[in-house]
Amino acid sequence: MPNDLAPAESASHVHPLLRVLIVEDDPVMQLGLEQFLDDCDSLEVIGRAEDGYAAITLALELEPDLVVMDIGLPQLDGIAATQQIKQKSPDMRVVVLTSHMDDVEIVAALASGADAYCIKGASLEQLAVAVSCARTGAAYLDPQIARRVFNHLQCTHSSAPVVPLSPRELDVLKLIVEGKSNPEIASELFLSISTVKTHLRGIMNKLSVDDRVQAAVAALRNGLV
Amino acid sequence: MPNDLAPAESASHVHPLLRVLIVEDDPVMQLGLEQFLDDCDSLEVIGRAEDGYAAITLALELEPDLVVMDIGLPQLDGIAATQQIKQKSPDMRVVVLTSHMDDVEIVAALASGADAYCIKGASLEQLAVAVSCARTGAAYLDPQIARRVFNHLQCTHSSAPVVPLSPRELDVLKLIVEGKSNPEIASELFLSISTVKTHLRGIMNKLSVDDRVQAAVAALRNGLV
DNA sequence: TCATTGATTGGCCGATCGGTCGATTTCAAG
DNA sequence: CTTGAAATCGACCGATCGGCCAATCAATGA
Repeated sequence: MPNDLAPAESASHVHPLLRVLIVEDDPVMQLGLEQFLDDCDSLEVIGRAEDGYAAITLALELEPDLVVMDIGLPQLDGIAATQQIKQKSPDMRVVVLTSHMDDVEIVAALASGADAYCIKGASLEQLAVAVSCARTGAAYLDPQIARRVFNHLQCTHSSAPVVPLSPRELDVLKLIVEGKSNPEIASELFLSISTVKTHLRGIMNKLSVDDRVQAAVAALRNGLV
Repeated sequence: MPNDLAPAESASHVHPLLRVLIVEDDPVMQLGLEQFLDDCDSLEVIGRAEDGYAAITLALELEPDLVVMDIGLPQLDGIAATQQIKQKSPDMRVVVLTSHMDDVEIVAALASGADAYCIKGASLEQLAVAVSCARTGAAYLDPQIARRVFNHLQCTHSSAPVVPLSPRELDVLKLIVEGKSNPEIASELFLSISTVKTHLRGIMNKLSVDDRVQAAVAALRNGLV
């Protein structure tokens, strides 16, 4: 029986109830959330907040295991609230629930420490799955945004140097990206300015660019740094 | 509706059985996976593959709803296989299951189109949750890597312009990032070179940098482009 | 109304840059 | 041993850059 391979935590029955704090300014939405979450037999709603400041206060006071956080909140928005909560209680999980789908807001939310990102209007089943993920520390991203988030990742993706720069050229390139001038690079690498220029020429040739600015941009975009 | 958070069962009544293809070169691991997955009453294992090429062939032939994909495969690795499968069948879900935790590999896997990323050695319950996420198109990231992935996001993170550049300055900055020289920028924006230089000075002041290279780098790093 | 801000332009000058020649040394591979 | 790539240096020159000065005009808001 393969299910015995599953270590310690064999799901919701072993754990005590997951204590949940709901942060939502819309009364109707808040009621609906509470109804749904309270119906789940593995968790209990222990508090509600209508704005960001109340959320932080309540989170520190009640110490819930998980916070369901709206983003569009009066006074202090959900992203800032998440940031502060996560800073003070890193192990407290935060499920962000919002109707906004801007890339910037999504990224900001995830960078602020949110564990899951759900879209309002999606099925309640998905919210339940998101909570399941978050409770273990795993990340959940709504189907509508998952691809978009991962596309934002490609900027870092590299590892396979498209252009084979020599080690020394890489040294120079790094300093160029740091904004150093040729004389500065020369003194930092204990080279003459002429040598730096030679390497720079090699870099620009291999990268097929015309100046150091494009070289720096190419270096960043291709993750050569 | 039943609000059981245990994900493996939650969808079983509404959806037909989820047809799963297992790709794993280790025979023991493959057997264990099949045992566990087949035990879940909401899905059935319809095929197995031991290498990347077989995975692609079988995926196109059997048209499973979901593929559980190992990364370390002989001949063609799981990332390349995922990429090809996703290219031909975008709606086919892929759960990546591996023991590697390099950032580059994780990012590569997600960029290749994987819907979920699980770490071998984690509980089977987590795999079940990952499958639940992936089946709806949502993303799942193992707790051990979730934070790391989102930290990679910060490169793009901006939204709240740390530095408020004027619209015109942004125009100039964009062209600088494209490697344009001042004269080129001037003619492209129908400005005089002097104006471009003025804006550039403003940009460099606001970004607290000393030259156009650092301005370009700052623009990329802060996502002002 | 007056002040501020942003966009616009001009000139001057020294420093730096990028291109184009050249050169030597070392080290590893053929 | 010879070839080649990489790294190291030099000189020249025109173009560009960046800092500093000052100015006009429109729109926005106090």
